[in-house]
Amino acid sequence: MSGQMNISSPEEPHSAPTLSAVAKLAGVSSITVSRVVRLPDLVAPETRGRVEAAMRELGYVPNQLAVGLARARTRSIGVLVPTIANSIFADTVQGLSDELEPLGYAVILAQSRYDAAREDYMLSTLLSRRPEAIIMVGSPATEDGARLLKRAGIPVAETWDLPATPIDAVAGFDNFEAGVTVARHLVAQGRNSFAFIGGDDPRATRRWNGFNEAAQALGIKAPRRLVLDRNASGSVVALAELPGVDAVFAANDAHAIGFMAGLRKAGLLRNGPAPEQPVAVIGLGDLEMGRLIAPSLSTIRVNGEAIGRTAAKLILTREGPRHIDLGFELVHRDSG
Amino acid sequence: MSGQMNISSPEEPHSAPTLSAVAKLAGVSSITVSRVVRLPDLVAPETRGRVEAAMRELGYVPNQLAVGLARARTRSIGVLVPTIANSIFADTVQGLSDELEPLGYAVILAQSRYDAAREDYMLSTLLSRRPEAIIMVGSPATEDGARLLKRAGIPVAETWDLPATPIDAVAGFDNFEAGVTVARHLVAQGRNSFAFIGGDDPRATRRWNGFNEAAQALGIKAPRRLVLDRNASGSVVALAELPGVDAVFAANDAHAIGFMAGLRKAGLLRNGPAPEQPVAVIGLGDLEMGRLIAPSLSTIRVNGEAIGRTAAKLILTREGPRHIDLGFELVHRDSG
DNA sequence: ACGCCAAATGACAACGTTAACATTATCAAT
DNA sequence: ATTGATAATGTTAACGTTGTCATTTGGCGT
Repeated sequence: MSGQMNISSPEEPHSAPTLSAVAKLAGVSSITVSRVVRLPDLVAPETRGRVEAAMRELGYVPNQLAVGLARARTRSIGVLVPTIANSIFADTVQGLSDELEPLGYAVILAQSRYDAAREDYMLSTLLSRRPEAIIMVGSPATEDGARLLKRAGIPVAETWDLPATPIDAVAGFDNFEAGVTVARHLVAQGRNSFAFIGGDDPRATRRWNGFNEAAQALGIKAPRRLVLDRNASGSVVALAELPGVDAVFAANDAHAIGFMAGLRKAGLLRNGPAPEQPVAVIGLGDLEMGRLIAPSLSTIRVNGEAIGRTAAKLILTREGPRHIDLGFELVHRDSG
Repeated sequence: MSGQMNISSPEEPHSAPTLSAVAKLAGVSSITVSRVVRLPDLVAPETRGRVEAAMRELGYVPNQLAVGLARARTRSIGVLVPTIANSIFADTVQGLSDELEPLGYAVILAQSRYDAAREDYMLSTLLSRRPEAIIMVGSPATEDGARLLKRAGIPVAETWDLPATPIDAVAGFDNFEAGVTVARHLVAQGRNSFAFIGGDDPRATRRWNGFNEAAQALGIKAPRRLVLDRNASGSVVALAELPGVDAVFAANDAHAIGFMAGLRKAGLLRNGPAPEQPVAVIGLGDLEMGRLIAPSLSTIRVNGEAIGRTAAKLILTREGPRHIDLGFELVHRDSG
């Protein structure tokens, strides 16, 4: 406008108005403005009116950094997921965020991309923001990461799994048992040549272990495990790589559906119910899409959103049980 | 392990160690510790070693709140999406976050849930954290929201659309034109009774407008518009509601696939190429799943991740073009 | 032996807010 | 009239960093 020097930005070089800017305009001290924001009842209606007018006029937005410093409460929570571009984790983030945002908490989101080094880096980045709690999918991949979390002295929720030695709270399900359940189911259906497809992250591996051990305990010959590249777009696995297999457990629904596309191309997919399928396919996650395709996808249903909500509730209180097994459920549809 | 006084181990309410705690332990002043973190070259190697040891011993993690206050740079950016549990937006968040995290920025995530009031609330929550920029899907729903952003005086990127009067930067595509493209395509295929299904948020509405106007301009009788409840799980729309329709444009792939499930149930889905379909279906977004199902889904391909990356780049610089049209592409597959 | 410069370190006041007291005005009860 | 309670407001010192000056060393040229 007039005496502006060099900082030329779209609107004005106005750095955000402060408490005392509002105070000056309203002719009160800054603490009074602070009170109008936090404890309006302590301020005389007439004064309050003046202050509120000043706040509106200046477009005052409190600086949460300063608040956080002064009160040692940041009203933020750190969330670490392998990747957000994966419906199941996205559901979890939505769940926890729906629980937390109305309470005034900010969600600071970080992705590890299934990389241990990046996970540790993200963990300390997160911690440097002094969140009041951390919610993560899975458990820290390294000892360093775990130590970081323990020393932080804040509530920590590990999700999507049931770690043997949890840091603090847990909201998950038994991935090993999920594998066992699938193996038993397939055996009960009379299948006898198994394969597992999916990533090799800790949780997928736990599913594989359960699947593998249970299958063998039931007298099935050792299942094959096909580790899929994470960005193997489409993950359309040729059955060529799995000769003779008549039942496949996929680490998640996306892989399962990709695999079914491969089967379809090979003419190995029927529209009828499970017994007609040359190759049974079971997924995990219960994506909505699995219900909609034909043949509909049998899957281990896991409620990602509930995991998120539960984790949020766990970090909000120190009381009650800290380890919650949300369980899973085998949903038997047409694919196997 | 000997002379520890009160800081007892793992679980105590020990507030995080500060610069001066480290300083005391290393026998230097706190400013020196600060320099070891930020400007290690200014510190004598011997001193630096001592300080680094002290930092490790205490598990020092800098307090970014204090840093942010002192330097007026928070190294954080606010991200506002309607919902994260929607693959296309999740891709965008992943894209921008992959671009920003390596640079040390934290992503503060907020969801509006397509609710104008909640959007405004989230916007000011976000702003109160003093992010260095805001990236949002779409544009502020209210005047208040827009004003808030303008007054904040930070870079703002609006995405997934091309607003007529952008606040600052834009990374999106023309939703109206997408609707037009679909209408033209369907007419070219000889279809003549159109319907649109999807939400009634601004972007979906823009798609509808383009679709509707282009269809009518091409001599097609006024298309029907079916507004779907957002949480209409499955969104399996009975064709019963759309008698006589032979072509449907869905506001996104999820709706399209849900609708196709309805068609399948009604026996109106063929496995062959588009001309054989009794009802053509076109989606938007190009979910991977659309490629995998049978019949494969024709769709308007939009690169959500690229939108995120582009938005991130835009807010990182003041130079170069501020309005980027990432475009879209009609992918013709078997569904229509 | 002297002054000088660079390297290494430190003191102190911000940054915007809140907690913990401190002060003033108002007014009813003696 | 004085007291004391209550309501309304203000002062000051944190919170954990960093920017901007000091200040202290030690080495070097002459």
